[in-house]
Order: sequence, then C-alpha cells, then structure tokens
Amino acid sequence: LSEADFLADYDPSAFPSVAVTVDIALFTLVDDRLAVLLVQRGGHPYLGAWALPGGFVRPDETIEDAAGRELAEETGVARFDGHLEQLATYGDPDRDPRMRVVSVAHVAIAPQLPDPRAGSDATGARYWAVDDLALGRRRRSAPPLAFDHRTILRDALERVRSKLEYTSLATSFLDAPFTISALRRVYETVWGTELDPGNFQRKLLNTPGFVRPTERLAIPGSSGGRRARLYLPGPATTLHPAVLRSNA
Amino acid sequence: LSEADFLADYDPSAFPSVAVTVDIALFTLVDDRLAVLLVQRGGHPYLGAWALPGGFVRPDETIEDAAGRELAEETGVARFDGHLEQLATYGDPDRDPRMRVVSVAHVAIAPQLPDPRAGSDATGARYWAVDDLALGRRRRSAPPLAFDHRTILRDALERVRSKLEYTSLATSFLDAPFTISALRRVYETVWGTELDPGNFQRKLLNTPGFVRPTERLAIPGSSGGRRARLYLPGPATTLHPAVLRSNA
DNA sequence: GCAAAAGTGTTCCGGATACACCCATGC
DNA sequence: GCATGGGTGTATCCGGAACACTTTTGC
Repeated sequence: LSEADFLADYDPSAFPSVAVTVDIALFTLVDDRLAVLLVQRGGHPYLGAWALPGGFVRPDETIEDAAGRELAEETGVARFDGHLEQLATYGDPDRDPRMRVVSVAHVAIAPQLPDPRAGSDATGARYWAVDDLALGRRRRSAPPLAFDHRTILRDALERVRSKLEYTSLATSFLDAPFTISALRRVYETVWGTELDPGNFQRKLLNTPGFVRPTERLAIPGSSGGRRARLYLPGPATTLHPAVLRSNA
Repeated sequence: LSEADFLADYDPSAFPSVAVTVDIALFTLVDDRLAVLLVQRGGHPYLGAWALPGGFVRPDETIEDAAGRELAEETGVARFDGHLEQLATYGDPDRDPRMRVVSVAHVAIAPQLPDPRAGSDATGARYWAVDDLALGRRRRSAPPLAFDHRTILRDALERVRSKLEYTSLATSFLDAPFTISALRRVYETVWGTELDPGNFQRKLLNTPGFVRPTERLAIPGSSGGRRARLYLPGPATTLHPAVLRSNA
C-alpha cells in the first residue's frame, strides 16, 4: 500500500465530516390501504417535497435508539412500541447535496396511530397511501419525494411484502385482539391480492404459534354475518409453513 | 421541540466526528469446509485478535465501491468479481473504543481465491473454517475476534445460509462449469446437512433458470463413478420452488 | 468383479387450491 | 327470508422425502 492509502485508511481526521442519520418508513393501514408516514420538507434542499421522517444519530445512542426516538417524536407517542427493524444503509456521495450523509434506513409497522405532528423543519406530516406515491415510475399526480427516498421506499415496501410470507409481521398492523379475516385483509392489502377466506383461515390456524385463540367473539359489522373469534398474536416470529404469495 | 433538540437535529457540525467504515465477511470453500477471510490486527485495540477485513469509506466513493475496493486489496486481485451484498450496519456507541465508528457490514462469496495478503495494519490474513471460530459461544481453542465481529459474522452466516434457499447464490461458491454434485456439496457444507443426491439433482433441474447444461462431462475422481454433466450458472437469481432446508 | 458416483423411477405424504356447503348474524 | 361474513369438508394437484434401481466409471 502507498503512503496515501495508509493515511486514507488509518487517519480518520483526514476525512471531511460524515453525517450519520436514520430514516424510517413507518407503514400502517388507513381505510384498508397500505400507507406510509411522510413529512413535507420546510427547508432546502427539496423544499416542499415529501420525505421519510428521520434525523441525526446522537453521539451516545445506538442507531436503533435513534430510529425509535425519531419515530416517537414524529408520531407523537411517548414511546414507539410497534415493529422496528433495520432495512439497509444508503450513502451515495451525492445523495444529499449539502454534505456526505450516510443514512441507515429502517422499516416500522404499527396499527393506526394518532395523527402525526410535523417536526421542526417540516411544514406537514401525513400518511400517504403507497399506491398514490407511484413508486414504480414518476406520475404527475404523485407528490415529489426528496433525496433517494423513492428508492428507500421501494426497498422498504419489498421488505414488508416479503416478510409477511415467512414471519408473523402481519399482526404488527393490528391492535389485539383481532379476527382472522382482519389478518387476511392485512395480507390482501399489503400484497394487493385476494385470498380465499376458507383456505386462509385453515392455513393460519395450522401454522403453530402464529395466533392464540381467545374466548371472545367480535361484533359483526352492519352488513351482518356470523361473529368471528378473536385472536392474540402468538409466540412465533418465523412461520412454518410459510404463507406464500401465489404469484411469487 | 426544545431549542436543544432543534440544534441537535439540524446542526451537523454540533456532532463529534463519526467514522463510516465497511467490513466484509468473505466466504469461500476450503477443503469442503465453509471458510471466511480474517485479518490479524497489528495495532491496538484488539492487538493480535482476528477481524473482518475492512476500512474507511472514502469521500467520493459509494459504500459498495468501498467494500469492493477493500476486498480487492485484501485478496490480491485487481477487481473482485464474486458476489457482494450489503448485510447490515453496526454502530453501537462503544463498539470501537477509539471513537464512534459506524460500520456497514457486507457479505461476499467467491470460489477459492489466491492466498490473501495482509494489509498494512495487519500481521496476517488467512481463511478460517467457520466451525473453528465457535461463533455460538467462546471456546478456548477458538481465536479471539475483534470488536463486535463475532456478532457480524453470526449475522453474515445466517444470511448466507438462508439465501441459499431462495436464490441461486450457491453457484457463487463455484468456478464454472460445475457438476450438480459440486453444487450439492456447497449446500451440504454451508448448511452442515446431508442431502439426497437423487432428489437434489431432480429438484435442481426442475428449478427454471438455476443452471444451464453444457455438452461437456466432468472427469471422475480416482474413486471411480459415472462421468457427470457440467453446468453453467443460469439466469435466475431467485428460485421457484425454493431449495428448502428440511430441518427449517 | 467390486465400489463409487451419476442419474432415473416409484411410492408416499403433507400442504396448497378450488370450491361446495353449513353456521350465525343484521336487516 | 335474504345477504353477508365465519368457518368446515373434500377432492385434486404438486412438490418433497425416502429409497430402489440402472448406468458408467476407476481400480
């Protein structure tokens, strides 16, 4: 190795400062549509564009703590207690025009939460239906997204969709207790498919540890129908057999 | 938000410097054992301990480029052309006693490469059989690992093991062309299981796009046996149906 | 011939799918 | 009664597992 390489590799002060941030894609269901929390930027760059909530990692907190703190701040709860996991890290040199920013993106899932609050640098915060964001390609009617957040959102969505198959993640979208058909609607909404109610019920109850039955029954909707049994999340996190997307 | 929060969130210069590094777990097969490249540390902290190869991300390169560059340097090739993917980011405040270091860990896979070279801060570099590292719990005979690299290695190993199931990753361990039984030995070695040769052959050839047949036949080993057909990697990256671990 | 590896055939079983059918409730 | 949703029964199909068996090679 040359001396330049040596210095580059071993003297951290030789580098310009790098900022490490967290960004969170918080998914929830709003009116039977999959939605994600976005904040509208109140400053440059990307003024007025919509962005994933996030912020700097503080010196003495872990990355995961930073993500949890930002989530609590943006959603207005004291402590975020939904599902939270790391997604991937995005750090292309030009992803933020101001400086080198390396962002550790996360995926979060929660049942419908109170209305979000705008942070101090945001002019608004709301849940957007994922369908309306036109993640595949830009659409005139879709809101502009800041930075590389379109890419992050695409990856986050794929993570959620695939993890429904082999983990019990779907229950994170629901308040307990819930019915099997509510759980089925989670799958149908996130995957954009229709599932056979009877087969879904049987498969689910045959997957050990996915849900635990209670004695209680749900109250039917105004359109009638038999009362459904209520269930609690089970102890399993990974599922065997998996709940497979048919068109996979 | 308080003014302190505001400043903490929005003034990057208010932070002590954070170093962003890449670490790479490069897996390969050595004598039908799964092995990973480690370098022995030549400086403090963890002097003499074994660590994943890695280094700082330079100002104008992407994170993935940094990982590819470090890999090429450590393995002594001009350009690393095996499989390389991001694993996860590790950034606990105390994972490096010198300063805050956020490391983006990667997983790499390649067929047996030339002997590795020690980097400028390393006194040695070699492939270690994963079994000999006692990743589950420390063992007297196992070498000490630096930083949180035991955790990273555990996660990397689990990533490789699970990705064998639903992707064509196994071919990355082999030079082309290869036989079906060589591919089966990859699965058996990485999973630590035995697979039925007949069933494996059929399942593999029934998975579209996994491998492409050639006209050539392999030369049998000294113990005899019918000559096996040679195959090339196919176009598929994700597999349907997946090759499932029976004890999953 | 014998051992060993490659490759095929066959049987069995569990889960997925499609769909018929019964149950319980609102209106 | 009728529509609607909850829940069960059942026939069919497909892939995985176990394993017998044939083919081809080295020694």
